[in-house]
Amino acid sequence: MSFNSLILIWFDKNKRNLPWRDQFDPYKIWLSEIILQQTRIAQGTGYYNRFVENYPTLKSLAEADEQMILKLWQGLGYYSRARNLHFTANYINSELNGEFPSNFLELKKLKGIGDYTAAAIASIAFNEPVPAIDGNVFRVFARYFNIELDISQPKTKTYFFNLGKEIIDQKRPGDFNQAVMELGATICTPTNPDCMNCPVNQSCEALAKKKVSELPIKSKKLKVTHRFLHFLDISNGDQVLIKKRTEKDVWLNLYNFPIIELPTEESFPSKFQEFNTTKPFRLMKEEVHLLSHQKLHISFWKANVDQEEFIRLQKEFNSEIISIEEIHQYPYPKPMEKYLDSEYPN
DNA sequence: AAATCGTGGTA
DNA sequence: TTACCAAGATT
Repeated sequence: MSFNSLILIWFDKNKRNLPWRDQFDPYKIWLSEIILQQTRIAQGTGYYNRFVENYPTLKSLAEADEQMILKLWQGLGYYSRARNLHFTANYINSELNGEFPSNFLELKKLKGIGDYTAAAIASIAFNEPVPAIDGNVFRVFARYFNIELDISQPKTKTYFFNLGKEIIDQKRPGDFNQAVMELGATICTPTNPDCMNCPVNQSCEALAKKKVSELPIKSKKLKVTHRFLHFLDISNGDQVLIKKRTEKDVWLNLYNFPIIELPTEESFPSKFQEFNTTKPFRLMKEEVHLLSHQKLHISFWKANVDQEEFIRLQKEFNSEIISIEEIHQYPYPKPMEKYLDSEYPN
């Protein structure tokens, strides 16, 4: 039997029951695909359910404030996905008369939708036979066909896309794409793949040549830069200073305390003593927060200052004055969320 | 083409 | 502990 038939039969019997399956609303398919970019199903499912509950239609999402969407996205990471999700909802709602684009090429024009997501939506929601090439598919194809190309090179994706176009099931393209991904996620895993229970183990080239553990080949590893950030929890009575991140940097459009960033670990506290003439800042917490490409060394410092100084610091940091009661309304990156949960519980 | 953009689970 | 990487997109 063909790869095609075997994997679809396996999928029909073994597919997981997930909340975005067995319905074909392109809005919900899109929403699920954006949430699942670079994100495990276990982590994304709760977010998907909350988004569907809060924004059941594209129109409702389009009419929401970006800040509300970022708040609901808080903790999921890669926040450009949330910003683009909102932008595209607005675009479809106002420029495309609320009608979701229904083919691969039109979908790809939308902000936040690239090759993979356009193919996933086109195949699942509109039955178009275009292959969705994600990390799972790279791994399954590389092993099954013994492909030794470097998957970190962009042109390799074109090779896999063309291969996928040739073998994708013409009658059930959406199920085919999902079947390959499901196989990669549950059987053909990066380490310790369960080849014994693989539906295509009779014809897998890597298995026959005992090369499963060597494939796929991925060359580049990214380098991590260190940053030293000092978060200043400055309060006056029940008021606190927070600042929206508007620079081209991580966590764009999220909020945090006023920050002093220093070039090294050592050169630290003397720097900001000058900001405070009444009381010293107390060190509340130190932690290392890992991003995919940065290692953030974060310190939280707290000071309760008088009114005059509060205003001065508010201007100094170009920050906003808010009351502690409303502090949890704003979207925050993970380190801020954790700090606020412990110091300002609600 | 290579860098940038989060967070959490796993070995 | 470090390294990898997960239903990737953008610049």
